[in-house]
Order: sequence, then C-alpha cells, then structure tokens
Amino acid sequence: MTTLKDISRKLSISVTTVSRALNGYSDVNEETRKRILQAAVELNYRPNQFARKLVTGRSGLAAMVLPDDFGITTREIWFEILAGLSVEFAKHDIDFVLKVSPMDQIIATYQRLIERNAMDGFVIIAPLPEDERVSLLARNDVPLVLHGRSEQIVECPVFDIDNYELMLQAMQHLLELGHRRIAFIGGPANHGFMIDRTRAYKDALAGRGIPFNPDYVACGKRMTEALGTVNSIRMCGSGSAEPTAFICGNTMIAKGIYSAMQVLGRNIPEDVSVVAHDDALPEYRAVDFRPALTVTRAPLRDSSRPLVELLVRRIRGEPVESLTEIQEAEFLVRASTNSIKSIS
Amino acid sequence: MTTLKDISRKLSISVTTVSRALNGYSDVNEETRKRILQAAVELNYRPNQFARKLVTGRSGLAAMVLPDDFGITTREIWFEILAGLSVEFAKHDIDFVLKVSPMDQIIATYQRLIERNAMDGFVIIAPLPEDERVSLLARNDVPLVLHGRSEQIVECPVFDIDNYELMLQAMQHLLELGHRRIAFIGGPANHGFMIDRTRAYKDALAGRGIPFNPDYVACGKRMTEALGTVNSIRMCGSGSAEPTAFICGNTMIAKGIYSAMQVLGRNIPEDVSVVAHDDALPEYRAVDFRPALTVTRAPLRDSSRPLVELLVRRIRGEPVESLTEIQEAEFLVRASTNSIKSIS
DNA sequence: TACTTAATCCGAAACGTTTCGGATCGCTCT
DNA sequence: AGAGCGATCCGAAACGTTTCGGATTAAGTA
Repeated sequence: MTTLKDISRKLSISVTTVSRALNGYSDVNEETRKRILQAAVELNYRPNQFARKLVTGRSGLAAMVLPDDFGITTREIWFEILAGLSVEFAKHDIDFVLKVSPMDQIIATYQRLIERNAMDGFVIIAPLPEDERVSLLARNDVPLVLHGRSEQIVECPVFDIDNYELMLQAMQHLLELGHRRIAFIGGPANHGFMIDRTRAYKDALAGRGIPFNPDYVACGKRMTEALGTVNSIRMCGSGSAEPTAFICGNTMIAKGIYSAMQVLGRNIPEDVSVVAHDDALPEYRAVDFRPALTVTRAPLRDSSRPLVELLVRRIRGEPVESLTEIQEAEFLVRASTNSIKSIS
Repeated sequence: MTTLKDISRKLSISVTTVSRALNGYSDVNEETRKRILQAAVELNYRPNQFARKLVTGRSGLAAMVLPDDFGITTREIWFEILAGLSVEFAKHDIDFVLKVSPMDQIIATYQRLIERNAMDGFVIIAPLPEDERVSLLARNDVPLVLHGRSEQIVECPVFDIDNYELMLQAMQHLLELGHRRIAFIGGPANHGFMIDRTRAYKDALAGRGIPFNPDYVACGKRMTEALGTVNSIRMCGSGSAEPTAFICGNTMIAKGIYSAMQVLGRNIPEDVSVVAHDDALPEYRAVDFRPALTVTRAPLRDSSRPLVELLVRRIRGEPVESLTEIQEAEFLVRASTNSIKSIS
C-alpha cells in the first residue's frame, strides 16, 4: 500500500505539502501539485480511511438499521431502498452498512453504534410521529436524514413526497367522475404519510360536503395484497352502501383489490374504480395491470439520491433549515377509473 | 468519548497495561485487570475502531457486492441473505457493508475496495465455475468465503449444501414410486449447484438404465414461477411422452408448475408428481402448497452463520483446508408425490 | 550469596493522516 | 535599507491504539 510518505520520498517534498496538494489547498504551487498528482496516480495511492478518520473524525460510513420483522411493507421494498442508498452513498465515497436487529433491540443497536462513534450518519425510513430512534440520534447530535416527516421538533434533514397533495389529486379525480362513496385502504395509521393522506381524504370529502364514513377507511400494518383483498371484500359485503371507488396506499393493495373484484364479479372500471399510489417497484408495474392502473406516481428509487445528498450536506455541517426536500407525485390517469354509472 | 488514556489516568496505570488488560493478555495481574475492567464500564469505554485498524490492519468491516439487475423474484432471496449476514457479522463485532453496482462494474468495484484495503473480507454467493471476482480477491490475498463451490483451484473457505446428494434423494424417491419420465426444471446451467444437480439427475437415471432425454431438462437464468409455468406447459404439450414427475430447482418454480397443471387440467399428485428444493423463504412455504409440496429442504437463513464463521476464521488466519462445510438437506415427503398410475 | 525465573508492569515507537504555526524567499513600497 | 507582503513550503504534534523490548520485584535455586 502506498502512503503519503512514499510520494513524499519519491518527490523529495514534505508529507505536509503532499497532503495539502492532494486535498486541494491553495498554498501549494500549481506546478508541484501537478507533479504530486501524477506521482499519486503512478503509485496508485489511496488514502487510508482509518488514519484520516482518526484525525478528522469522519469515517466514510453511513448506516441503516432495520428490524428483522420488517415493518410497514415487504422485503422487495426494503431491498429497493437498500440498493438505491448503496449506489448513492458510493458516489460520495461513503460505504453503506446494513444493520439488521430484532425488533426489541433496535434502540440498543443504535445506542451501541452511537457509542462506538463509527458512523457518519444514519437514514431512517418512515419515522413514527414520536420516534425514539430519531430523538436518540438527535440528542446525541448524530447526523440523520428522514424519509417521511416526523412530528418531532428535532431539526434534521427530511425528504418526503407530498402525501397530502397526491391524495387530494386522487380524490379530486374520483369526485369529478361523480364518485361519492370512496374507500381508502392504506397503511399503518400512526405513520406520518398515513396521517397526511387521511387528512387530505377528509378535506376532499368536506370540500364537496360529503360526510366522512369511517367504514370506508381501512388501515393495516402491512400494505400487502391480502390487505386489499380482505378489506375490499368486507366493504363490498355491506349491500347498497358499498364503495364505488377505491384508493390504495400502494399497488400491491390494488392488486389485492383486483382479484377480490374478480371473485365478486365486479368489473373495473365499469362497476368500481381503483386508484393507487405507485412506488414504481419493478414487481408491480401499474401499466401492466388489466385494466391499467390509474396512479399517483413517485418512484422509490428516486428518493435515494435526495436522501443521501441531504445527509451528506448535513454531515458537512450545512444548516438544517436548508435541508428539506418535498417531491410532488405525478398523476397518471389510466384505465382503472371511470365515471360512475348513472343509475338512481 | 473515553479513551485508554482516560482509564490509564484515572487508575494511574500505564496505557500499555490498560490495553493489555482489556485484550486479555496474561501478563497482567487479575486484581488490576478487574479494576481496569470496572473502570472501563464505568467510563463507558469503547475502543476506537479506526485507531485499532491503523495498527492492526483489521477494520471490522466485511462486504458483499451485488449487481443491480438481480432477477426479479430473487430479490426476496437476496434480502434474506443480507439480513442473515448482517446479524451474524454483528455477533463478531463486524459491520456489514452492502455495495450495489451496475453489472458491468462489479469487478471495478471490487478493485477499488481492494485498493482501499478497507474490508476485512467478502462473501460471494453462487460463484461461477470460473469466477473473476473470486480469482481477483484470491490473487490479492483478500479473505473471502463462498456460498456454493467454485471449480477454481483457489483455496478459500466454502459453505455449500450437498446438491448432488439432495438431487439423488429426490430422484430415488420418484424412481421408487415408479416414475420413468422425470423432468428437471432448474436454474442457470453454468452455476455449480446446477452442475452438481444435473450430474446427480443423470447418475440416478443411469443407475436404473433409463436413457437421458434432454427434452426433460430446462434451465433458466431466473428461477421464477414463470420459468416453471412455461417449461412444464411446453413439456406437457408433447403428447404421450410427457413427464410424469417434475423436480424443481426451488419452490417458486414449483408454484409455477402448480398453476400450469391447473390450467392443463392435470391433478397433483394423481397425474403428475412434483418435488422441489426448498430454501425455506417465508414467502413460499412448501407446507402451504395444495397439495403440500414434497421437498429437499435447506433453509437459506441457516447458511448465514456458517458463512460468517468460516470467513471470520479465515480472517483470523486459520488454514483454509479446515474451512469447508457441506450441509445435508432434509428430505420431506408430503402430498405432491405419488406412485405412478399403473396404466399400460 | 549470587543467579535464574516468573509475574507484572511500562516507555516509546509505530500505524497514516491532518493541521497549526511558523520559516524562507523574492518583491514591492517607503 | 528596512519593513511588509504574498507565495510556497515544512516540522512537529496530534488522533487512539497495539506491541516490542525491556525494567522491576520477589521468589526459587544452586
């Protein structure tokens, strides 16, 4: 392994100057900087991260801690997120470490990581309104970035999609098509994104003077096909008051509704309209649904870049106020929504 | 952050002795070791990994590099593996870093990681018979562990299941039930496990004097439901010579065959028997198949521990000869296999 | 008594960086 | 001529460990 000293020796230039040249300081002559740079590539020099960490305090490591009973969703989603983060961190020369721990030891795991002081930062997906992980990290002044807003007052960088807005769009669309009995099958009620979406759902109804009916709302810890199937069947079992449209927290739920409607002999979109939010997982392509699914679309993959950029800027010490990014979702009308049948 | 020097100062004992006490050297009095240990927990001492790495050369980091174009259904599998590795590495105080890189830059990624010299070791899943990654790492003398045997002559630790044996068992079972036309739908032909299984398949046939028919063997890069469906339908389209039994490379393929048979109006196990190899993914539980699936079973989760242990021992410098572990699969006869109908 | 030996302990160097606080040199300006 | 300045460079300390090569002491041995 070649070190600064090797370059220094080869060029008869002090280690200090070599270091400063390589780090772009201005007090080194352009001529000698060029020589140093060249020697560096000739000798295939790679700075020793550990030596650097020892003096700068930065490790070039960022982590994510997952429960082994993955929370809100399925493994494909987590994988999508992990893969995205890994490639984005790599662009900033940061290694991404994955920690999986039993549900009840998550906090202890964070604690240990904080004590060891080995991570430059953390990313937390879908924080709870009062999230112990967030407060723990914030209290210890460890950089973190959130995907999804947290109610807590801690200031930390946040990336999120505009859940209120996208729900409003979906509702507007259905309302304009004449729907009045609109069901909403979403995710865990305590998560921020569900709170926002539910608020938009209610606001949209209120805007048209339609009373809110709690029977039309279903929450589930896991946003799976099964959730869509059982809840849509349940809702459709109640006779004349059954919903004419469904809004789904994601495309898997929509898939569940599709098969439920098939079983029940209902046609989409003639009998019932379906809208979903689409994270754009390769496994559940909304365009490939039959009929093609109308969605609000915000690819999960697209969140990796802003997330790590926000975290990196936070690590670099930028003020937190500037580190918030909210992304609007696309609204794509396809074949799964239709105006309501004009029967009495 | 508390350092050795802090403990040293507090107890008026040299840094050297504190270090040696904490690392379990024998030349420190038990009495003083106890005092040091106590002070360490009182001050909540955590060794600085980076300082340690600087002098020992060990980083406490292990990595896995994945291509970003993993087969669609294989994402759950990757996740299963990642999660397992993460928890097992944690037990050895090693952080697990995940690198995802475009398919064509895999080697470059390894190259960079090797140059940086920041990883204590790597794990490679399902190496090819002549695997560039393996030879690159071996050439640079970087510890690695293989899941699945590689034909290469490099000596490195290997964990594997006994693919030849489990295939033999499945075949024996079917042959004893009277089957003669047995199909095998497996995975990528160039991978070691497929080579072993195919060999066992042929050997079992030869043992009964049954000629090998290449039409009964299907390989596919992705071991998905689709692979099972299309191949079983294709094989059953050929009239009287259609197979009476299927052996599947995994349970997803079996699932595909189940739905194909339903479409074709064939009953399992009356008309056709099905055996699969079962990695025990929570998503595809063989017992929950209808009829319940007969399998050779070797849970993927169970491979994490041996993999990590082998790698850690390799890092510690144990001789490679002792670092091979082959696991036998369980054979579980359930309801998807039956003796062949005794028609002429 | 003098010499080994075992049990404990410790000083100092080393790992590869970064960075603080100058040092040197040639110019320009009074 | 002396002061001041800008452009370059560098020595040495520091980060927190580990480890080599002794040093000290007390007990055992001849």
